[in-house]
Amino acid sequence: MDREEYLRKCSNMKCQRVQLDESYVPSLQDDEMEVEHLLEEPRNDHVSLDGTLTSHTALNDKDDLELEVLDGFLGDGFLDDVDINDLEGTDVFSNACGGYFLDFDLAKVEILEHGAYEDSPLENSNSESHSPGFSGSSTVGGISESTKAPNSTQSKSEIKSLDETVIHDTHGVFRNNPSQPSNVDCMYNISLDIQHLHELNNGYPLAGSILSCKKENVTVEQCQSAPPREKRFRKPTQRYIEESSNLKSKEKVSTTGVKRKRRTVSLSNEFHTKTKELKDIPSDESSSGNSDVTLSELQRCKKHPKKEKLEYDYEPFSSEESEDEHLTPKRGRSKDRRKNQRMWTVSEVTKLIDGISQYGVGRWTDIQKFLFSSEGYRTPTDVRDKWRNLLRACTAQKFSNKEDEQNDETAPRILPFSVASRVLELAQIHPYPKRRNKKRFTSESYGPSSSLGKRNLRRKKCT
DNA sequence: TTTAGGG
DNA sequence: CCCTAAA
Repeated sequence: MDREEYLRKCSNMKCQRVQLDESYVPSLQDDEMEVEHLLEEPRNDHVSLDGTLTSHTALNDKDDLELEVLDGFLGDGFLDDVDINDLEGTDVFSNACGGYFLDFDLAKVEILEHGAYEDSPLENSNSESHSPGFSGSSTVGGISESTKAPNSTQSKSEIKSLDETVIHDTHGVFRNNPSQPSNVDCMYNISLDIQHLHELNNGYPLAGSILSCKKENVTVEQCQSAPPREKRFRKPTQRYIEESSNLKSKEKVSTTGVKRKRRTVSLSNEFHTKTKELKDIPSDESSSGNSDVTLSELQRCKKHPKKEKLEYDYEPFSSEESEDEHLTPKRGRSKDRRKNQRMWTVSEVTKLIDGISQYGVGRWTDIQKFLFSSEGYRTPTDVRDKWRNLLRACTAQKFSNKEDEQNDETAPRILPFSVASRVLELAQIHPYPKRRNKKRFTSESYGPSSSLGKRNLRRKKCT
């Protein structure tokens, strides 16, 4: 109907928001009031503007606030679900949205274009970012997650099935299916509105973070289960304010695509940390932290697939069957070397000894393949190094044992006697293959048959 | 590509 | 644990 009027409203809203941005002050009250103002002003025409949405909300008209919030959300130019197809191409709309929500708009459009998500596994939080339209789902998750920030006290439990409902209903909206009565639509919009509220408070859009934040649809439920009244008037947390102001000072308001994109990263980071802090909802995002860290981790993971955060932990030989991720960073020394040091557990050492006794010394690849393939880490080189170190330790222990046994602190690790004995025994059977003497160029030592025969001999001996 | 040695 | 040389 009055799209022009609507767009005009949007334009006005944009101006207001820009003003808000410029006059940003740490004071909570002012911002909140202004936000409220922004939210409420365009309400009336909007309910009448969009019939579909009205019908949607009418189903829930018992809850006044939902309407209200929804209206505010709509009035801020945050696109209504139904009109997006029409509006998507118009520059006016984009401008009216101030570019802030462009990311989100595009995400939605993407969903609309890609269409077929009736039974897409959106509820599967692990399947993120695989399908082209999944940004839409992540949008949902991200938005709903944003509601978590101000409503940290809400119950996060229950409703897996409802989760699905949310998703499907959301799809219904995306499919422009007005006949699908959905209370979730309202929830969805409410969460969006909250999101928007934050942006207004912030002076920054979180839309980017919405896109980068993935899944956690469970939080959608939180919007519903929570008392809706509180949402609008809840003040942001202190931490949120601090982060916002920090962001503000870091980067001035800019709606250019590039800057928005860059913001997306940092915002998503902060967003994630914040949400994690407020609620430790299990999030399987391996690392939404520093991209640098992620990059290095990735690079490292080429060699060692499963390197995790380092954390100091107990002695490797203290626990028998805990072959979890023990990584000792060795913080102070050797900055580059031994970045990912993972302590060898007794079970691992035992396995190593078994493998050596089975395959022989020198066949590190086999040992790793047959015994340490499940670990993921422990390359053949690691295995060999460990054996080398074991030999050294055992010999050292053997000698030091003769003197005394008081060296609790001097000796870094005391091998269990069984392990040490086995290592010594194996060391006698399989001497560690020393490289042949450098200067010996005799045909015997140079010929491959020699070394190979030696190794075969060793192997034969053990088998 | 695997192994060995050194750092 | 990492790097490099040798095979």
